[in-house]
Amino acid sequence: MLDDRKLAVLRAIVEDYVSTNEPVGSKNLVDRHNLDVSPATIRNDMAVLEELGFIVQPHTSAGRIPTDLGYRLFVDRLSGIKPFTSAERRAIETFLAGAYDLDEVVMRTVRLLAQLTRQVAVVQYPSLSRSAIRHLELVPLTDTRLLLVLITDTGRVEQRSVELPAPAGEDSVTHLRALLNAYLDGRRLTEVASVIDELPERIEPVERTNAAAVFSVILESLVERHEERIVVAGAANLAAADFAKGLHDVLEALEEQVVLMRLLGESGDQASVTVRIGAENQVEGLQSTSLVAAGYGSGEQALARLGVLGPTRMDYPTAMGAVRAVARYVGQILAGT
Amino acid sequence: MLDDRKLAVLRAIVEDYVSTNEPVGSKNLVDRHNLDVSPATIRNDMAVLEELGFIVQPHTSAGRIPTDLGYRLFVDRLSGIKPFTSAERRAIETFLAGAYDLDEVVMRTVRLLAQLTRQVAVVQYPSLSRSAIRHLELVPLTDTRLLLVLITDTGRVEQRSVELPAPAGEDSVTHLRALLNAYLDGRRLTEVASVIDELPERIEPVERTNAAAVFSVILESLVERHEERIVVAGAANLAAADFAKGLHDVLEALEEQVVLMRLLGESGDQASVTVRIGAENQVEGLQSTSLVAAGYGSGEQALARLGVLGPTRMDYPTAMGAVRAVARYVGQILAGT
DNA sequence: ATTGGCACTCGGGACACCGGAGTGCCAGGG
DNA sequence: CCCTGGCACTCCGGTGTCCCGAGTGCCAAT
Repeated sequence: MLDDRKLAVLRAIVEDYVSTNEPVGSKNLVDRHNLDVSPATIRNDMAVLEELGFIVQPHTSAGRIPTDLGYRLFVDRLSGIKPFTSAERRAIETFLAGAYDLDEVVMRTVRLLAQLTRQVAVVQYPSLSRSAIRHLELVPLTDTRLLLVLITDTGRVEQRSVELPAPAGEDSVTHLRALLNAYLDGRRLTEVASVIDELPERIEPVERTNAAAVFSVILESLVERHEERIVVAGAANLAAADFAKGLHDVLEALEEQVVLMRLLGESGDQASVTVRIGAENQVEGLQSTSLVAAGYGSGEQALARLGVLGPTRMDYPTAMGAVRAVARYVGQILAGT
Repeated sequence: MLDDRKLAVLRAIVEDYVSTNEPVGSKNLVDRHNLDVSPATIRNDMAVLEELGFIVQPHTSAGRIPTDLGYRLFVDRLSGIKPFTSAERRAIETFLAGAYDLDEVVMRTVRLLAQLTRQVAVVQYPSLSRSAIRHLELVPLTDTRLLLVLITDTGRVEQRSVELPAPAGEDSVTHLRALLNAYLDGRRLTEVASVIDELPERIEPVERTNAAAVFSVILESLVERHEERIVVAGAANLAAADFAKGLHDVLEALEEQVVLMRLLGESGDQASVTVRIGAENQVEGLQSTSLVAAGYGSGEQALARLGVLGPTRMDYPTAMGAVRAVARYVGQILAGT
């Protein structure tokens, strides 16, 4: 039913349509690619492909364009991931190497990705919950107010202010700080909750109410959406492509952290490159866009995800190559930090 | 030359054009506003206004639309700032009140402003250089690496990592930390440089190379563009308006921190609301947009600026009202932190 | 100074026309 | 059995024409 030639035809249609943005017809197809058959034959194949839902014609007597399903087949079976040349790799490496602080790494990454693919790039901050505490710091602001700074081994810094129920002296803060660091340094964030549960016993009763306030803020910061920050770049690239639902919706979706989280969440959990095409994205407003994403992390396990978002009519092999390459290097940089 | 009626005509043209987005003609003008003269009279007035460069007709025998100069006159002399109702004020207040941490305040502010005006909102982080150091913290990461955390009295936290030329022990770090806080806490950031200059004398020679590394990072973080971060929201609102140069350029400009800085910088330094219209913005790509901006701050002096950006065809009175109101409340919130 | 009248201009929508690209189908040939 | 050339058909999109309406500038009259 789907012999080799039909697959070749589908591949050719996708490639041509991506590069020209115009429905592709049988004549052009045989010219541009060296298929050794006549247009009529191709037409028969195309009829079958249409029957199966891989391509459609926008109107009678026009060329064909791929459907979401067509792109899906293309990505799954017809195209590889375009590898990067060593020159390109070096460029990535040097571009990212300049940055040490985490914010800087993320910022550069997202810009790089946007520039490489000429699409919108999205990068999720390394997830708190999979990393460990490197250090906790308490800084008195007033006598009933502390600034809590939480530093993770991925270089992330969270800051929260804590209202104390009672005034606390310098030494009581010092004591609490020492205690926290003694028990929490090096702990995975997932373990923190249970450790904190046992701490009150170690504290003199008179200090407990204040300590409790600090504890609850720590716990809050673990579950909060702060851990799920996502950065976006390259929105200008959307202006080129024209969208069915108007790009208003797309731009709107891009500003909603929650929506982006869901989008990246939907795209699987593997470290390898995954692709979600068109309506496969349940996220409203992004149903005529595709997402190419991958996990990245300092070790073997993924800390977070990054990817590019563009019209379904998108150069998947190149995008996948870029995403994979960037994810790898970011992982390396992070591991070295 | 510019009698009252001509000014009234200009005002009417601006108002109508802003609300309809279509060139406005003499007939419609007398209908909608109750000018007690005939269309012919208005036509004469319009001819004069065109002569003076306040309005133009897109093509012969079409209505008139305001020029940048026309909007300028409108803003300067013909329109007030639309005050907010007390209900609206309360809404702003409660929306902003929920946030304590600085990031949160800025984030909410920019979203609020975008929503109120249905334009793009830009908010600059409170400038470091005008605030003072509340606390410095040094956290050992490895024995040749420190994390420097700098906390200002505006609630801002800067983090940088420091590479040490030589391994440093726990106590040497503690000592340095104490020294830094003793001499720097409470200092305006502008004073820091000179204070640091004198510090090496207080340090034992063997520690000086390490201390110097820390010092240079502190100084760096003062001059760096970090202090100039700008947040943007509401880009989706641009999709509605159509731009001469295509919105690609506008979106691109919005992603360039540097460009935005220049834009806000151009817009004067006063705390009060200022407006830059169309080509008055030298920034490339934003010459068909207008900026309504104001300074905000915790005390009497402005710490930074915020504003909204939209097409020159924009509801200035409302935008100015929103910017002024939001700037005020942000100032209050910040003062209370 | 204002007004009504009048001739003029021009953009843009409605309509028809046509060419070109593309299709489906069919009958004949390897 | 699959491929191919041929043919009739469809329909999009660009082009040209026409016309209407909104708007203008000017002028003479009040």
